[in-house]
Amino acid sequence: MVFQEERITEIGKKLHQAGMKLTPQRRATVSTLLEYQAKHLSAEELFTLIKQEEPEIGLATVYRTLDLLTELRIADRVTFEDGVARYDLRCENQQHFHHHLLCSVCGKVEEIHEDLLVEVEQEVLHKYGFKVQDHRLTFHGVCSSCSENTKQSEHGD
Amino acid sequence: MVFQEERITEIGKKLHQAGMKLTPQRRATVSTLLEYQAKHLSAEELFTLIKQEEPEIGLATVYRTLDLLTELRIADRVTFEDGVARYDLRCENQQHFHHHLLCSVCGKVEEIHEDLLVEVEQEVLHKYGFKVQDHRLTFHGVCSSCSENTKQSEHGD
DNA sequence: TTCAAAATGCTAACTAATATCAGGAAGCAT
DNA sequence: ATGCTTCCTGATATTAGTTAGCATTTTGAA
Repeated sequence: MVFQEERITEIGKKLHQAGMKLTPQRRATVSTLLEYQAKHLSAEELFTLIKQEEPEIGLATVYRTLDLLTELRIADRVTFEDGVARYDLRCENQQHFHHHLLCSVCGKVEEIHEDLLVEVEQEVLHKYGFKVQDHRLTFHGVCSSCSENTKQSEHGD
Repeated sequence: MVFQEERITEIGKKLHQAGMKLTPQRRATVSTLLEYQAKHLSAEELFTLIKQEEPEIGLATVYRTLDLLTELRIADRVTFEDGVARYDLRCENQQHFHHHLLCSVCGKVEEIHEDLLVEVEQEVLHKYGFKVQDHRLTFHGVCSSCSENTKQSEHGD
């Protein structure tokens, strides 16, 4: 929890650098993002959670804050196939957005924090002249535990 | 155009295998997808275009057909940051969805049809036990022509 | 031709996200 | 303190993309 406070103060500084304030509403939003880090929560889901800490907050403010954090690259917005925007705090000193593994059997979303695309992005620059600043990479497939289960039930047959 | 007919007939077979019919509406949808291949059109954009061929078609039918084609893996749905679903016909015999380059300066969307992720997917299988079936990869950055322009205006200063 | 299943068109409903706008708080010079 | 400006907020209306419901039509097999 101490780390949280440090992290929030640090984010507050970034806001001030951009000429903005760390209001109680924004503090509560960041704090909730920290608490549910890497859970890929939607704005509405976050809204419900943030209300527990800051009951007076309005939905629009949550949207505005998330936009703000995304612009300042403090948070990342990602949209999966359902078309709903989800938000994660960007890990400290992380250059790129992390990757996701989406299991088509159980629906679970895993994360990969190592950057698998360093070489691929070199290739993209050389072949297509495209300067990559960021990426979105999601794999669709079957997670380890679901493949285990499939194997077992095959043995059962 | 002959190729188109062949392709449509082939898709018709796939539908029949799944116990479904190639109705005039579905034919027109597929035909329009073929015509505007890899243009990442939204359902509403497609609806407008399809109407030229099949004026009586309803928007809901277009949505239903696109869902159907996506389920049968004849088409691919992709959602960029605006949250709007866009559709491309999957190229024949193409195992994986193609990649996208999204220019943050001019907003252009380029495509990469070669599969850059073969090795990465091997890695994902070995390290995380995740069996990749498909992927979504979008790079955000600056396209070649926009970097050219930037260079030139820097010289101009 | 008859009949059931599948597919369609229309429209209402739903949902995520944005815009609007009147008020409120913070910062700063006076 | 006082006024002034700028930024921020909450409530609400609005928009846009998508889905659901339902009566009607089409299709293909018996």
